[in-house]
Amino acid sequence: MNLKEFSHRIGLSPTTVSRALNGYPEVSERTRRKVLESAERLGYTPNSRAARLATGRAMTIGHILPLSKEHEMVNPIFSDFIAGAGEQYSKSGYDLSLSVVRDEDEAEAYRDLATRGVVDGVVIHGPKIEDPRIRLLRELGLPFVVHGRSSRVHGEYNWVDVNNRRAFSRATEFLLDLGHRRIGLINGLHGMDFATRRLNGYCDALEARGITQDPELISSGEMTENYGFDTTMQMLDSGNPPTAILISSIVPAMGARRALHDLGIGLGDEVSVVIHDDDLSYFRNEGDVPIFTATRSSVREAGRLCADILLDTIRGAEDGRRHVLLEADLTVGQSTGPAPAMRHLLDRDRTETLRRPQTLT
Amino acid sequence: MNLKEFSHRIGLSPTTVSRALNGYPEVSERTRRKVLESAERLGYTPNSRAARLATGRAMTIGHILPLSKEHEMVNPIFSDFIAGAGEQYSKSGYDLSLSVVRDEDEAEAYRDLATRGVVDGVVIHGPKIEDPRIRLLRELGLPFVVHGRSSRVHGEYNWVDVNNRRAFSRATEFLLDLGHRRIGLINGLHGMDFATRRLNGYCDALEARGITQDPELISSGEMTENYGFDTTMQMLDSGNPPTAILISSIVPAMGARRALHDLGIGLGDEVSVVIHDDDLSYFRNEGDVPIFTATRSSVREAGRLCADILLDTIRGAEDGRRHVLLEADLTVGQSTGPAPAMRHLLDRDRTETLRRPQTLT
DNA sequence: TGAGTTTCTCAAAGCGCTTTGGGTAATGCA
DNA sequence: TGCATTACCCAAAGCGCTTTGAGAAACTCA
Repeated sequence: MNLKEFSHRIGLSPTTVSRALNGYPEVSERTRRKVLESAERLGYTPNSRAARLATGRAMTIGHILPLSKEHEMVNPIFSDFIAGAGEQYSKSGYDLSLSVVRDEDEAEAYRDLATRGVVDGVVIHGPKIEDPRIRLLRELGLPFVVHGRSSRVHGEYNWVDVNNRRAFSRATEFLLDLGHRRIGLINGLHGMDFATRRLNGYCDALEARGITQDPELISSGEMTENYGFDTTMQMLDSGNPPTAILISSIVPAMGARRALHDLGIGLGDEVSVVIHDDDLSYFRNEGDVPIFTATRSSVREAGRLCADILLDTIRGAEDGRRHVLLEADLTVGQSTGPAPAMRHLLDRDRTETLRRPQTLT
Repeated sequence: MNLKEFSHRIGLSPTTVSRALNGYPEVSERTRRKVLESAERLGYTPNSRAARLATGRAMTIGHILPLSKEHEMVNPIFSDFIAGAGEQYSKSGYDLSLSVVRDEDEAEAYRDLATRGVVDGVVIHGPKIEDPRIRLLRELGLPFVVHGRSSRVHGEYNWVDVNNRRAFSRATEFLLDLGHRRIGLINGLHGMDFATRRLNGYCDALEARGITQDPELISSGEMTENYGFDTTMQMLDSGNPPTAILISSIVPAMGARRALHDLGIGLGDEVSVVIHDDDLSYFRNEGDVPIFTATRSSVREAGRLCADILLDTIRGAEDGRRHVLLEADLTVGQSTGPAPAMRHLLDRDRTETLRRPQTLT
């Protein structure tokens, strides 16, 4: 049923019905109620395709998910973010459009969304340093919000980010305070803005204590379980292994745990681990004392905040330059402990030592 | 720039331009080429909002993601599925609309998508036994495809499913052949169709060998890491623990591994584990010999297949009753081995035994 | 050369809604 | 009661595209 038929049936003009449905003040409360009721009863819902054309608004937010041939992966973080954002969109009557595109087509995809007029705004995921998408969207005049930030981009833009630098310098300091001197960093992909900030935080903390960083203890990569495993193995198999490791996500942390287990190294006593915990719904770092000592920041909450900011911007209430910096407090869990003092004495026959079965509770 | 202006600029009528762009035969190849070229050069792209109204097609596929208050979770499987499906949509010029709604609003959400005319079809995720959504969508006349199947729903419908029953009976048989007699099942949520089929497969295999199932060894739940951990702990802490466990996804399997580790029980020697592996991009069960013995079926591939079927249905090429049953072959990995023969002798002081540190390589 | 064909192009009518700019009925006030 | 407001309601004009039905142009062939 369309507006014409519906309005005819209830004995009103299309204009009045439309106004009633869209909350305009020119229609009496009594009429509005009657219209809403009839719509419910007769099952009339305005056709969005027509409304979108007429209003010039798409009532849709776009998200672009680029997949490269090399690492065809959907970040688990992405899903939780979407859940948070999607929740807000629904509340405001917006739809969410998700475009899965090849890496190299990403810019074109944004351009396409803009010119085809299918979205009113977009969310930029996984910003890199000096991310070109920000410039592009400014040119296109399409409202946007960045989940994260992009260093070396000048000018203001909407963003929601975790204080990655602070989180990682705090985590590093925490390990230093426990006596650790060789601290590894298993970070996100090189070039990602968040990874760089985390690296900086880590380096800052080391420097402040006069410790020179060892490139062998720093690694970047796609944050899979296997990446965590491989990197941990590698670090611990070296001549001078770390006594503590910082890990950028709970996913590679599970791989790290597997590696420690395979090597028979005790997590939390022989090797300490601190993770950044995005509070992913399927990987809760739970317990009275959480499993991992972690800096935590809910990515779902970030999704909600991004959505709110973007919707505000689109509605024109704000001038489009809003940001939120979330602090990720450190919570101590079971995965950290004082640096093993005797460690240094055993340097010679380390390999054998490490491979021995775990002997402590 | 709109069609009117664009066509005027290149000295053609809107009709001709539209036909050229949409591949109608009434326009010469020379003209078509010229139009495409000019569009590229002048940056003209038809406004989809208008096209959608004019054609009556939304050129969009809907996915609904229900979140309940209790378990506000986005399945990691969902993300990989979406990646696979989204890929196909892009290729065919379709958009993907994702609605995040509260559990209890799900039916309303489908109705809404249909009456608002914003999608041409939808994908049903996570079907339950006798899932009401199938009936609803038939009533609405909205094309759909089910990722999975729904038992006790009569009549045909499009679906893509894994042969869950066969996979789990095979996995169970494999463990039985290794001499295991007490086999646990850590399954998905009760009521989910796939979980029921897996349970049936498991029970079939046990029955065929004359083994009665023990309710204490069967568990259902949301497939989180913690669920895997808790359940494994519980099963192994009982008076009569299993020597092998079947786990419905790699995610709880990581929790199970953690539990085994915490208990000092060797995975693959003392307790065997077989998982169902959805081939999630961030949790690859990799290696020459995979970590887990597993029945594998790529959920991303399922996404692609669902998309293809749905798009075909929408285009009317098919009669809307297509299905694909994917076989999940068993690949032997490192997590399984013969049932420990001495196990039975130790029943008395099991707890102490189990809690002892791992002593074998 | 002219009729018959084929090839291309166009004007105009929707698609179903929103929204402008009147118009009419109801109300308030003197 | 009569006039000025106010409260409602309506007809009609888009939004930017697709698509029908028909006309003009180009070609073919006797």
